[in-house]
Amino acid sequence: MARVSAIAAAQAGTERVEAERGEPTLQAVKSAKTRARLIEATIRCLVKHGYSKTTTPKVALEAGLSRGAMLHHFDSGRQLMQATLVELNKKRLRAFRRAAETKDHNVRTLVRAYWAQLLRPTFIAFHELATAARTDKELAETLEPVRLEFRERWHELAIELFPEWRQDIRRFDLSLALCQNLLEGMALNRLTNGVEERDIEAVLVHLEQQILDLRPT
Amino acid sequence: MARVSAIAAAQAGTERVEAERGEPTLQAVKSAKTRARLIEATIRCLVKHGYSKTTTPKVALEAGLSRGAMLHHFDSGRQLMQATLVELNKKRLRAFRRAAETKDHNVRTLVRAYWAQLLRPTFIAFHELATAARTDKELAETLEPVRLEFRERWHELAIELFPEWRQDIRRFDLSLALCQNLLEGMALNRLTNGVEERDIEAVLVHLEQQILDLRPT
DNA sequence: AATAAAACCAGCACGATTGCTTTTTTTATC
DNA sequence: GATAAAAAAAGCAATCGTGCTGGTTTTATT
Repeated sequence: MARVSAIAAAQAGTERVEAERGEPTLQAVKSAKTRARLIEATIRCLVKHGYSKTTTPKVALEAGLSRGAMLHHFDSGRQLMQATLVELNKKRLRAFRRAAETKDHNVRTLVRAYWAQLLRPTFIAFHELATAARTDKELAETLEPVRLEFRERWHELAIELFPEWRQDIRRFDLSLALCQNLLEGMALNRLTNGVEERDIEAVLVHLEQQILDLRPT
Repeated sequence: MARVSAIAAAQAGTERVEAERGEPTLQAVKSAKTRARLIEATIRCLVKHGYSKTTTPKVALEAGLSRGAMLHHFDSGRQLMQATLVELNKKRLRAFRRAAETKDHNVRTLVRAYWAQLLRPTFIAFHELATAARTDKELAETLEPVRLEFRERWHELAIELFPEWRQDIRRFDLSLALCQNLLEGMALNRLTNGVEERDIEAVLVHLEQQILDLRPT
């Protein structure tokens, strides 16, 4: 019984077998590695071909696996997509945590760190899935808790780094919304030449100043 | 000879037959209407099903036409997409022109007008195609001039409405970049619950103030 | 009214993708 | 080392989208 339920597969990981036995089996480790390889291959395909042309044969090829083996780990292509979406979220959150561990966190470095994240494949793949989720009910159901967790963790982290902002939560929320929507919008437009390269730096500088101005004294 | 070259079909319209004869033929009018119907159907499909599931049979059904008739007007599904992309651009520009014709143009009304545009199907369909264009060379080639024209016209219009901004083009460009990327980013995130509804109004108000502050005295 | 052209429709064949089943190979535990 | 289970591979049938071809109706012009 290798097949896993939709939800379990989506939330993936190695918990499955660990729950049954005390220590993780060697096979379980291998299985987890293969699943990870498939998810990584999916991400690469999403970036390279886009959602509409990311097919199961292409992913299997990219992962260096047979299609049969692939369907052994994920019952359907859709499950693979859902698991990928969850993994992409983990990646983004990990990146934030890493950025936060840097000694000097000022507004500028964090804005730049976020911007740098938006230029990486992780965000591109995430955007492909988010766009698809708009018209795909099952993907949307997976995306919803993902977005929630992302927002929560991001807020937590930000307020941890800048506790003085606790005084004025409304301005804090505004700052985060400004930062997220402006940078993500610019990142997306950039992907198809929708924004002039020379404008980017000016926008970043302006945003940094905006957030500083919003911060309580 | 009903088939049209890729470029001609993409730039579409009724010019084709008008160029051959003095006045537009009745058939040409009918043909143009049918093409328009197909393009409208494509837009609806893009909104309803997303790019990846927008197929030629679905479009034909939506347009109330046979697939054969459809391929009589557009050689391939891709040509239809390209023509749709061009038409979407026209729609967006028309909407701007309409907004500009309103008597009182202040910063606030224009920001709101743009925001209103981003909630309409036109923008959703445009985004679907823009996302697809990232990994589709032919779509990208169609999108490039479209983006260029949009930016140019938008700049022209804005500077026409607020000539005092001519004094400081750098701030003017910054304002436009801020407005476009922030609003579009928020509109896209909104499509998949990526932004809290209650934050939207605050962001809009803040953006309006930002642009006012950037305006030369 | 006749004829030609354009608009439209129905059906075909090919290729690709999908999910599943069956077989082989690898791995773990007795 | 034997055996059972998991992982991986190979093959199958069904479906779907695409582009095209042949034939029919409508429209325009003489």
